Amino acid sequence: MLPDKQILRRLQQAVSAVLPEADLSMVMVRPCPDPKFGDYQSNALISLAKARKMNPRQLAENVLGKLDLSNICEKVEIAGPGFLNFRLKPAALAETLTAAARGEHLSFDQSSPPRTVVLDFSSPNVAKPMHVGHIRSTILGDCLARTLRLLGNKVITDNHIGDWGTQFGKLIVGWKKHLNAGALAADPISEMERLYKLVNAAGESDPRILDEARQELVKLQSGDGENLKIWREMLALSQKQFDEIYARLGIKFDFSLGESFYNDRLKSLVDELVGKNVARESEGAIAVFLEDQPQLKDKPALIRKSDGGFNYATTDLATLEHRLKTWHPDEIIYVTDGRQQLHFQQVFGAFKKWHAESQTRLAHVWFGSILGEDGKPFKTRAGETVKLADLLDEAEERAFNIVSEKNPSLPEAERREIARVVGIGAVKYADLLPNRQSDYVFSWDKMLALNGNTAPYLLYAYTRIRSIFRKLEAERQKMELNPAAPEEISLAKHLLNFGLTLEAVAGEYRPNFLCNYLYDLAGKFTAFYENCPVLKADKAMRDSRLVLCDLTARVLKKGLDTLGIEVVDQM
RNA sequence: GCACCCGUAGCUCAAUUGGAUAGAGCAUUUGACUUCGGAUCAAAGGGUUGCAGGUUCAAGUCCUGCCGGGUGCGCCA
Repeated sequence: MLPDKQILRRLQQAVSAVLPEADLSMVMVRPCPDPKFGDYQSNALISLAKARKMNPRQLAENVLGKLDLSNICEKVEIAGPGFLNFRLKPAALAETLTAAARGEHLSFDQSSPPRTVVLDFSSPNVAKPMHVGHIRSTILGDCLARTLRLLGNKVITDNHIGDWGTQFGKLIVGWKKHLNAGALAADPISEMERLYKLVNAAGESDPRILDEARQELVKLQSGDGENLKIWREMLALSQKQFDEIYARLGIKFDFSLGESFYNDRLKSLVDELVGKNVARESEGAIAVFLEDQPQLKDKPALIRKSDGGFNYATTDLATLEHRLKTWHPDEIIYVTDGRQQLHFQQVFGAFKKWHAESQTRLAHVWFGSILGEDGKPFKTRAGETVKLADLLDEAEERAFNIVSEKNPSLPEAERREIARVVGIGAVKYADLLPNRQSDYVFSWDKMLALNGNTAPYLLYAYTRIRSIFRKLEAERQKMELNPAAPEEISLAKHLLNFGLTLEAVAGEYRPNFLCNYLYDLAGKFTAFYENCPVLKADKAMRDSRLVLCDLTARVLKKGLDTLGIEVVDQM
């Protein structure tokens, strides 16, 4: 068991010995903000004492009387208003990391008990290009899936593709009247996009075209053979595009159940909600009113339009029901743009009225927009949305130019491969680094910068470690870590916090915690690297430092992998 | 009008149940052994955390008001 967990467990036991009724979930242990205080701290006793009108320092004394950590910690100190400061004994640090070096752990534990989590993210639309608007959901969702899996949870990823909606009326009209087969073969997404825009524009001046589109939609939804065939072809062409993008991003989904999958359930679902008095007629539509929530008082969720058609909320409720029945998850996480907050409040609220007994946690993990350097929504120079494929191309191209400049002697194929990893990694890292709820300004230069908190910087730190092992000639004698220099100790202790960081990422759905942890790790490694020779050190010290290098590389690699970023041995 | 989010160094961003002296990078200034990879490192300056109150042992974080910006608000998804 990792030291922080041991401290936590025994501290909780000691607290419960002194205050048997105390809520132990409030008792937490975290890394100290400043190493001068110690390695770990707990401030739980301050609030526990305040709530009971006790003196916090006296309570701390009493708890310490029941707390024996002498096998792993120095004497526990009470500081300030009642902080407990824990400092690891060097032997405990060395022992834990030596076990890690033997492959027994990598500074994190599996969650207990494992939970089943459904993750809904990415959700592109059929017949449209994937654009920057999809990138955050896709990358954030994938990272959360990886994090939760790493911690031992059962994760089901489901891509809720937009494959069923009013846009297909216009698309089918365009397909039937204006399709350019050659263009479709060359670039199907652009051709479908062209058709949609064409019919959309025509519809603005000629209402008969809109009427035609509505009729084609009705035919499609009532199962017309020809329209279904066209729809299926559009689906297949789009799926091919999605697959290409996801392959480049290294992302896989367990399921891709689009909106159309739930079509057959929508009518009966609305009937059921009306029958159960969850929903009722209002101004010709059917709505679920959520009076019990003040913010939603005047914001009912519409589940059937006055023309009999169904809404986004209807499909989402059917989807929710399907996921619960099929996978029995402990939690369902939706990763979408922040503009959908109201929508998810409505869907979750409506669901609670429908299934008050459900224990499944519903989480809307939302994120801010990507802005251009002018502070407005990120667009191309021509003012169009930036296509994801173009963005990835440019990232790789820019990375290729940098690699070629820095390392002209490498064969081109190798430079291409490095550029792929660095370019894609840089895009992902730039997206995961900001607090997800902030809007952020997209900048190529910042993203591919060689220093600062960027993917290339982390990858560079990794390649330096790999380089040491390439140069290593003599046999390693001992797999044992004995950090002595301050830079070694600081690095070693930071390695232990990988697990706490992963738990924070999973708990708050914030990958940027992991980015910042890895950046600190790379920084601490570099400080070590500058001050502590490895290959030139004498034998015992060299072996110990090799262990430290190896563990750092493994945590860096695993951490980057959790962010969805590959590594390279040279760059 | 109502609701949600945001306002932190010149710029772009951090800050883990409220927790100890608000941290990075860029830019600026100064410095480093022809290096276990200089795509590096060390150091300096730069802050009344939009404003005003309040709660607390402790507030960038919570509450109230104000100012400024963004987003959403019944038949799009």
